[in-house]
Amino acid sequence: MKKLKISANVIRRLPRYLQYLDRLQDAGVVRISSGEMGRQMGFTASQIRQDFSYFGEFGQQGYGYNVETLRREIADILGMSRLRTAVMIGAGNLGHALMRNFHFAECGFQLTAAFDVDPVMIGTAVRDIPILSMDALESYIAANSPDVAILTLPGNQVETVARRLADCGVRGIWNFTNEELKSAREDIVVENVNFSDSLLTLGYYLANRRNGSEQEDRN
Amino acid sequence: MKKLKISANVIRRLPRYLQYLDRLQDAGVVRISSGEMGRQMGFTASQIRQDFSYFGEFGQQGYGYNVETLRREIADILGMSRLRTAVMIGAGNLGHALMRNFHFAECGFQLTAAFDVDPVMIGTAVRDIPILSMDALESYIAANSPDVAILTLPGNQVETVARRLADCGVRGIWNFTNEELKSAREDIVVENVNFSDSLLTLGYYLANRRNGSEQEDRN
DNA sequence: TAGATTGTTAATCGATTAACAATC
DNA sequence: TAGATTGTTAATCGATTAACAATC
Repeated sequence: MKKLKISANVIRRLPRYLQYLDRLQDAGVVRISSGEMGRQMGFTASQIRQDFSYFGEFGQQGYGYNVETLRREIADILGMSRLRTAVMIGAGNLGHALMRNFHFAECGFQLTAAFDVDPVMIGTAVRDIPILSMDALESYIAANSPDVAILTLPGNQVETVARRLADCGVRGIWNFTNEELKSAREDIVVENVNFSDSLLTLGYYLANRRNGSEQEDRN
Repeated sequence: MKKLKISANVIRRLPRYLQYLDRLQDAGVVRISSGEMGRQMGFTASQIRQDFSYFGEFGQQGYGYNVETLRREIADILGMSRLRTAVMIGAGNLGHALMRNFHFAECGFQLTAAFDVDPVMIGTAVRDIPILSMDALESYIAANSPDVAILTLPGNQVETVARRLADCGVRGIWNFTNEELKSAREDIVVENVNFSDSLLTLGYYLANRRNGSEQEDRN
């Protein structure tokens, strides 16, 4: 059970382990070995055991892992045991899509409010999430101290908004604008969902299709 | 100028190079060195030159790179010189968000149609993109052979739809459902945009904040 | 020409995989 | 007990960085 210096590669596999274990649990599976997990997920058993070992000893020799325990441990590592709250900045189409369809609770978050500048929207609510005026941003955050802000607003306003959020103590930003967001102070965690990068990458593989039988996981 | 076996790490940096060069070009910058690029983008100069060298020799000793030329080369590598077409499966909130706000053309794609099962939507259009019935999917694809399909539909229908798409010859899938999509035949390129994975990752870093001064790029 | 910067080869660093003793 | 499978250490593989000759 070490600490510190766990690579981003490892961290990005954790959500996949979690979701895989969710499915096992739903299917009523009680125990799983790293070998079987590897086979099903397309990882090596070594990698799976190595990954887990950064965080603790969750298995048992000769038996494997208890699905429910392992799932809970990983959920815990991902911070899901505490409930964290989020606010959304920008309640346009993308914001609405997330409010209506995304299961925040399954990731351990509660979305408590959205903010927008459009007077038509302000005062309404989507799925119990009130849409408030951007003018109320600072006072709301001061009163409710949400953990993260979700940026679903037009890209040109990002820098300004990010600074406002940092100034009033938001700890994390989930950034859906296709903008860099370097301005964020370094004590803020930023996670980018960059549609452009993603589509451009797809475009590359489309144009440069591996023509041999080789294919598989480009991660 | 080698070929084949270019790692996914390299490929995923290409969109970032492209967008950085776009900005330089907009700013009227004519030449750039790998050193200056590295400083601004947070990469080493070595890495940048190494990355480019997989695809060709775009620079000139003692001078650096011509911004416009380099930009065009990278756009080319990403397949942007050909126009490719896309269809959208599922025209709900997320689909609408993409239709209204995402600049497909800037990634070298044209979105030509969306499909949905909702009779209220069928026959309407969003930004000139017609919304057609899912029943017309096969005939439309046969007639127009779009390169990629964008999956913005509820997750439970993904497997079936993916198979239909594969069967009528779609070459790539941009998958916005938080589902695995293993079913896709291996000759199809899949790019996942997984909101859950992304938020769970943010949740990890929030819970396990590096408390030393160390921070920076977790990529 | 002298200075700058490339493309590429070699060195280093880090991540994945294999091996195996410990043990349930 | 014998068989299975862990956690971990060592070996391998791959990606990043450094160094440098080539040359604009």
